Amino acid sequence: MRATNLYAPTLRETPADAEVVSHQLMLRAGMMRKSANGMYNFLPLGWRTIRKIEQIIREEMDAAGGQEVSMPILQPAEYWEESGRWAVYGAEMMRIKDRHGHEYCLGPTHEEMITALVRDEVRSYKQLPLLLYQMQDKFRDERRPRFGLMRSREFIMKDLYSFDKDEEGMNQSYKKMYDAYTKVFTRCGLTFRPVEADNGAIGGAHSHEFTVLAESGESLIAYCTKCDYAASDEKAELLPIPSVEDEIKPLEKAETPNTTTMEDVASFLQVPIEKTIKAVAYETEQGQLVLAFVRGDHEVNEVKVLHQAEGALELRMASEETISAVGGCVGYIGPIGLKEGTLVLVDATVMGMVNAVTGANEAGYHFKNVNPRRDFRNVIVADLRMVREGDACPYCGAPMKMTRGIEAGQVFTLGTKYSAAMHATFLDESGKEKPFVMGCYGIGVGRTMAAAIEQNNDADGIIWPRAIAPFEVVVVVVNAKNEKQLSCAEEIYSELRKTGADVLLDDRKERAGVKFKDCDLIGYPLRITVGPKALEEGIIEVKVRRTGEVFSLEKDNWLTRVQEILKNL
RNA sequence: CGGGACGUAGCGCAGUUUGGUAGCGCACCUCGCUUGGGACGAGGGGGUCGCAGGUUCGAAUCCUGUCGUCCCGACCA
Repeated sequence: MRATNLYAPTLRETPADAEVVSHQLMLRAGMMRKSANGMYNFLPLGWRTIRKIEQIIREEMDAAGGQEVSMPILQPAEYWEESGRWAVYGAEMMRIKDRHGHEYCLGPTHEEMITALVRDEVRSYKQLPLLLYQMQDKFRDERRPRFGLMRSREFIMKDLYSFDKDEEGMNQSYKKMYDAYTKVFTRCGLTFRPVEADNGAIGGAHSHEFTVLAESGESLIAYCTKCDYAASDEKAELLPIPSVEDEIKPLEKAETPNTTTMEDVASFLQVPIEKTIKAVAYETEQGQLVLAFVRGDHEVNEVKVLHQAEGALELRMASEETISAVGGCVGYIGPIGLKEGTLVLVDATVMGMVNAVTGANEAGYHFKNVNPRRDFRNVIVADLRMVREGDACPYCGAPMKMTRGIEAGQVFTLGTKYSAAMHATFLDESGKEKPFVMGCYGIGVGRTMAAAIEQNNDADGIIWPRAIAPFEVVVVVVNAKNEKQLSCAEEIYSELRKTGADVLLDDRKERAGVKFKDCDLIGYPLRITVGPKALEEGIIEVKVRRTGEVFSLEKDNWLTRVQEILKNL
């Protein structure tokens, strides 16, 4: 490809509405343009990178036994009604009606579609395992699309679905995908971590997120400084923190006027905040009250609370009426003296506390010397708190650290959630009808591209990992009006092409500085400069974008040397 | 959905307070000159000032509504 034929409109200035560096650089480097909120056009350079990432994914999916298919984006509501998600999915799903009034959605994911496809086709265990995938635009009407490709409303996703005859098979498929994902992100040149994750609304038992480490990421992960435990913040398991032993004192009611935060209470009663127990009141979508108690200085993990509230789909802050209905008092809620049958969840750390302070369910009063083991009745004890830096690893006890990242992929086991609901069955060895045991596995292609830029850039622009660069080599003619330079560059260009290298010839009649700036901005890993210097001295001048290293190569072996240098990028 | 900010040429911005008929830099087109890190000179094209009402002799500017965009939060496979 020649730059004179390439549509790559670079911008000298950063568009004002781009916040994160990947978004800014993709716009400036002429890789994409916004069409509307959360929707983007890919220009030739950007699309080349997208296709390279897709190809890497394709190769690894195929190597793991996957087969590529293509399903419609438009999905009939009936499938979603079978799975029960038509009602549950909410405003995030783009829904449309056809001229006859039939309802459809623009696929936010394809569990229903693929389950329907496979149930009509696969009858025997002999046809399993079956791993089908596609590359396709997905639609999610995000409340707040942002950060360019990191969170958009239409985005390209590789989604693979596994069908097995039993759990063991599913776990094998899961392992295959886990390994394939590791290969994909490694080949893309990314620094990432697979972390244990919550399955969320999609259901199932196990899940890992593949998190590309980046400060601009929206995900928070916790990882052990000693062993290899790593988990998303909402998933991270925590062991109860033992309390300091103390003589158990009798329960006492104390007047604590105008103290609605735990800090107020602790300073008023002159006890450390670690001696207090705070309440967070939620209610489910059906209006059922859920009270969660954690230590005063801890944060409640809503995902963990939701898991304890059986059958609930979502939580919101409880209304004052809901709280008073069970004998609670806003600002002074405590587990003691609530109406029988109230769902009271207590964090495991709280349960071990000694002589603590908690609300007395009466305005202006708290209990002192609360000893949960002695004083709490009918409570559910669970791990409810949110991880924070320095917490002990649940496996080896070493301190954990927190870091930010971009969730580029996620793998889930689904079990029979969809196959059972949609009656997708096969006959096993004994002729018995069984639901498929499924898994699903997604990679955000555009998000992977954005993550790569977040991780690889400097003040001059993008520094592409070679595997996903729009072109891996650029040959720059310093003065394209100089025939000698141009023909020398063309020769180098065609020699490189013969080796199968992915090369761009920058033959634009611009000043050298303009071309150099563009090359740095776009981020080609390797640049070959053809100018008077190189011509006179008879050398091939090569510059590495990432390190700035310059090589002066001899005419007789330059091609081999370029290939060597490329190999290490 | 709550809070905040902003919509003026492809991009970045000034002009709005105090109403008088739109400007700067970059980019673009032509010519000249220049060619190893975003040159220079001359000439030129491009904007119903987001949209719709209203006030006024007159609105980018004041008023009302509306749409869009961005940030923070909530939310999120």
